[in-house]
Amino acid sequence: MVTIYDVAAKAGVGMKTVSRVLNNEAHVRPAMKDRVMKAIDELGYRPNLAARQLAASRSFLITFILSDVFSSYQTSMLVAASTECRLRNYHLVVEVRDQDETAERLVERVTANLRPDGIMLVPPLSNDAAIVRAIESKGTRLVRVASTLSGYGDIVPVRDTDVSHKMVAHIAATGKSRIALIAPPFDKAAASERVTGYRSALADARLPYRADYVVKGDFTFASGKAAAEQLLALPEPPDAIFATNDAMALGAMAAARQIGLDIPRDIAIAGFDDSPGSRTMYPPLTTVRQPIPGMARNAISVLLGHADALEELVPELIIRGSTQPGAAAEVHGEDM
Amino acid sequence: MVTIYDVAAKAGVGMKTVSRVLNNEAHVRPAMKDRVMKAIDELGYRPNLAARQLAASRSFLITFILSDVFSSYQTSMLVAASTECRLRNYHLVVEVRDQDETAERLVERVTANLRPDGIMLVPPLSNDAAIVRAIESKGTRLVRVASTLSGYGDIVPVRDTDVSHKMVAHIAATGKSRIALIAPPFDKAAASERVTGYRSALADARLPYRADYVVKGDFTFASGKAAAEQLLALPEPPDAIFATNDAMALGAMAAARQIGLDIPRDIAIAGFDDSPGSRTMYPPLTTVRQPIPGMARNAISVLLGHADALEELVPELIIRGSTQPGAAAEVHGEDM
DNA sequence: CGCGACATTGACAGCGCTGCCAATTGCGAT
DNA sequence: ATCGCAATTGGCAGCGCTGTCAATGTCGCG
Repeated sequence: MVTIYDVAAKAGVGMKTVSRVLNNEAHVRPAMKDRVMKAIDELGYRPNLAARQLAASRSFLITFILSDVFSSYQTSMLVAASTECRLRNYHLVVEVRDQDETAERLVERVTANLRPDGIMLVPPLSNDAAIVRAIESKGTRLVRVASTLSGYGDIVPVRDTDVSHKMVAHIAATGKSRIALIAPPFDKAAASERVTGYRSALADARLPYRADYVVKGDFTFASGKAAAEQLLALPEPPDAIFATNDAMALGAMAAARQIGLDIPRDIAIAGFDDSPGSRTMYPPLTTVRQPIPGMARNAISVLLGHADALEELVPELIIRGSTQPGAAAEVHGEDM
Repeated sequence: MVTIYDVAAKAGVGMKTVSRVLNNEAHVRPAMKDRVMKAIDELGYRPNLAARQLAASRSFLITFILSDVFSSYQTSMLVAASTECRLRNYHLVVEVRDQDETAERLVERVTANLRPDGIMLVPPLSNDAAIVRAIESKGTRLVRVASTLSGYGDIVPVRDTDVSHKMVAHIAATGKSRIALIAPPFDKAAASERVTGYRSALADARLPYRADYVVKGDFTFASGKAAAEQLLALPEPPDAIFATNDAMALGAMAAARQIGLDIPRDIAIAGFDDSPGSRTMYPPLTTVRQPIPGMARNAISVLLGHADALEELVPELIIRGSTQPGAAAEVHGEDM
């Protein structure tokens, strides 16, 4: 294996100078830098991470903690964050929270083993106070993509109010007037923004807010199905359902289909997240696409202190066949 | 940060003895071992990975390369493999192949950075000859969960013939007689086993094999939809479709639904993989569940040389509403 | 009871790199 | 041209651990 000494010898410079070039430090004349670069190139030299970690007592690692590998929201973040890390000569490592693992044990495991320089958390873990506290107690740097703005760590805020408003406005514009909501559980603060947007859009469209049109779910398919069944059993059932995530929207679709309703004619259904499953339905699901890659890039930038040039982030309405008959045709199914 | 010296001092032993205990080496008297353990415990000592890596010139890392974070097949493997690694005091790190990244570049990146002691590959990457060759040229150990048995690396075989046979037999048993197949592309050897099972089951059920009932797909939703459209346009359309993965099965469902067919009355549809999406349909999809956690555990065992006690693996038919009307009721929707 | 063989323990030199500090160099201002 | 200061470069120790080898103990056996 070629080491930093080999490079130094080949370039005819001191070993320390090579180190400077590697770390992009100041005080290296361009000519020297080029010579070193050339030697690195010709030798195919790759610095030994373990040695750097040991000497610099930092790991060049960011840990991304995932609560659910099947969540497209989380995995999309992961991919974008990983790419961003690589650009900055860092490495993203992934840890998955075991079901029934306590916050303390999780954080202990994650910080004690690879000793990351920072941790990145996304919903729902980013809103979990116990985990955030545990990380704080370890003193590890943290960035959270979250709607809970208080607590330890830097924050990349998630703001759903506007887009939620737009979605409900879109549904109203298709001629529906009895728009129900499958809301998130109260303790998920994240989602309350989605509720706020729903209410304000109803007001704007001069539609009444009806308490019986709001049913809570817990972000699972099953809860969405149950909620929709409850809504559809109402004396005056809704003619549209806005679910605050895609899994629940799919549950609602299943419930509607089961009693023979046509989507979107009898009932329009919309979700939130633009999960892969939302495209592989018939009809495909109208949903909200968050600027996930940008959020992830921003999070890594914040964590690594390159806080300049953060991206502007704008969520997007994805209108498909579940709310608008014509839209179905334009959708191309992609991978699951 | 507490080091190995602190532990040695506290236990009143030589530093090297602590090292022996940590590495579970022979030649340590039980009494001594206990004393060291106690000191480790009291001090909350955690060995410094970077230092171990540097000194031992191995990384205690296994890299799992993912081609698609949305593939439940791959992510399920990942979780199981990660757990197994942890049990053996190893760490699983995840790398995602960028789209349009060459095999060489991918392997270079993966081996040069974290320098894993081994790499684990699952389909479809495990059947990619270029990647396997690139890994071989780096000399990194490799284990593949694959149906391609030749080439570099240890293999954990995937055998789909039997379960594919069972699936077709099941469909035939429900009274369907015109069973079509959405096959994998020819170059995916993995799937030819699924085709073999299909043909032998037809023979057993004394049903004719019809070439026009076999259409190729490429494992995507879109290709499944297109294939089903082609099948359903036949003069004598099939009354059942067995798709060789779930994404294509969902595509087929969408196609059938679009022309107003009832599933499973007019047409039964079955998939392969038991993806999360297969449960969040109405009706839920009959599919095949592979013993993924066991396969992943076996792979890690092989890689780490604990080849004793490999698990016996048996795939399972998951019968749901898309082939059997009654079955729909028993299905509980889970997370997406 | 004594000797050799083996089990047990410890000392010490690095692994490849970065941080600190000293040596050298370059350059503008006298 | 000369001096002073800052920019550049290099040397060296050591990060925390494992591998090697030497120094002890320990035990069986004659």
